[in-house]
Amino acid sequence: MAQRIKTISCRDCTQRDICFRYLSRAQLMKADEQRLEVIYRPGEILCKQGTFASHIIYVRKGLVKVYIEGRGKNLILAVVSGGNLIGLTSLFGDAIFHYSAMAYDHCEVCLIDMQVFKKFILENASFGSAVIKNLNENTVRSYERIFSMSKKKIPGRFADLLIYFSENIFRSPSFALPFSRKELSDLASMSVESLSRIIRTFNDDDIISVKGRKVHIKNMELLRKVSDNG
Amino acid sequence: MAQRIKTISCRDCTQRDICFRYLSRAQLMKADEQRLEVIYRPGEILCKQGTFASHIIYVRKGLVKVYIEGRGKNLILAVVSGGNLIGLTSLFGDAIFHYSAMAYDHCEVCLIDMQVFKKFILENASFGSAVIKNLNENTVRSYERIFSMSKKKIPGRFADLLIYFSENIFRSPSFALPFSRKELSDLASMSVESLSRIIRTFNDDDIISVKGRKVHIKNMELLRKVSDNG
DNA sequence: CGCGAGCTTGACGTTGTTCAACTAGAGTGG
DNA sequence: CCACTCTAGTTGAACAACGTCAAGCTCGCG
Repeated sequence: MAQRIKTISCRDCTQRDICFRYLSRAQLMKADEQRLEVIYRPGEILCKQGTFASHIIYVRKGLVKVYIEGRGKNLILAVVSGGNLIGLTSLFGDAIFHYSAMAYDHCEVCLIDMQVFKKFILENASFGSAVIKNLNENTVRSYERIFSMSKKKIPGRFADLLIYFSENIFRSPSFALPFSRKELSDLASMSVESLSRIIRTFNDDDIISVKGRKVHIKNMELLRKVSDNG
Repeated sequence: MAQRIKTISCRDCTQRDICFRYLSRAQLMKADEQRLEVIYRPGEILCKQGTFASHIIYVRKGLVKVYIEGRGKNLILAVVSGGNLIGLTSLFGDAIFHYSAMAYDHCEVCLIDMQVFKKFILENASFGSAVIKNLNENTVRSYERIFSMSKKKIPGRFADLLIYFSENIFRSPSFALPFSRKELSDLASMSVESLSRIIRTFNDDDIISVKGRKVHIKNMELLRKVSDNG
């Protein structure tokens, strides 16, 4: 699982986009020095809810499911793609992971020690504000999620999910989902059967075309209208 | 609405508990100097979604509804009580309020200029980390909310709401809600009629006793069980 | 005393879940 | 190469949960 080989240095990392670009040269070197580069295969656990959060996980490549495990029922909080951080919510409170994370596909991540990460924030206010910005973006997304979940019916929720995939994860009207119908139905908070039915309906209405796990959005305007109407 | 009278100075404020205690003496003086002390009456708007977020709102006293306005349907994000901040999500992204806030009852708040607040974060890393901690607590609460909304049925959702009030807002098994059935039903994401019915059921099962807006939790154990079972 | 807003109650319709049967495709062993 | 099995996915029907509609109730206030 873990490989103690470093393919590239932080200095040359093209993914250094969120907050890391605010690090000083010295800090970046420090990050590079202590970080662990790890590759996960599909289905492997990146972090487990309830364990000690000793590090921040930087997802460089791949797709990760972040989810809460609650008595029998799991809630998928987010699908995280390359260029994002996992574990920020454990930063200054109890240093416990509040969720689990699992690789959907081949994932390349960097593990950064929590204490070092904290130190960066305390030393470097620009870095800190970038972290806050990142947290806030996630919060706003959570709010949209709560809205979608609590106010919208199945068509609206599924439309929201498709739009989210298309705009935030795959950045294309066509994409191949790396997960099963069960996962998809969990994400949209519905039963697998209801998912099947809504896919068929959207298909019949020429909003999307679905073949297995491949999705193509044919009519984004209409999809947005469905999302708006709930 | 706004009164340019300062009743006390920040230095003597007993509510100075979240992040403000990390401010240096000079910073606290600066905060005191530029802040506005405002009193809101029930129903008055503290901030309006979509407007420029020129300040952070510190709720010193009272109860505030934070909500998102979306095409016809409003979503209540949180009920905020004394000692909390509103507007943090607008800190380092677009400086626009992502939600509206309304006073439920008599509220005393302080308005702190956004630029000054940002400056505190950049100057004072302890203050910044306290802000991050506060953000994270809100995020974790949002996650619990998403779970409740998307995985639980009406009894579970109502139980969650009662537990939240009892533990986080009123800190007592007995409390007088400052809002109508309509507001309550919005909070628990159900119709007013369903709310009426679930109140009656809980009453009949001796879990709670409700008279008008006064609530008394008679059997917390059972309430928790209902929450757990969804 | 009567009006009206907020709340409750019952009847009914809609939405979505559950259950069960069926289908398609992938892997296995003869 | 074909039968067999297994799993993921689809489909239909019954059922439960919940919202909507309409009527009735309660209580504060003019």
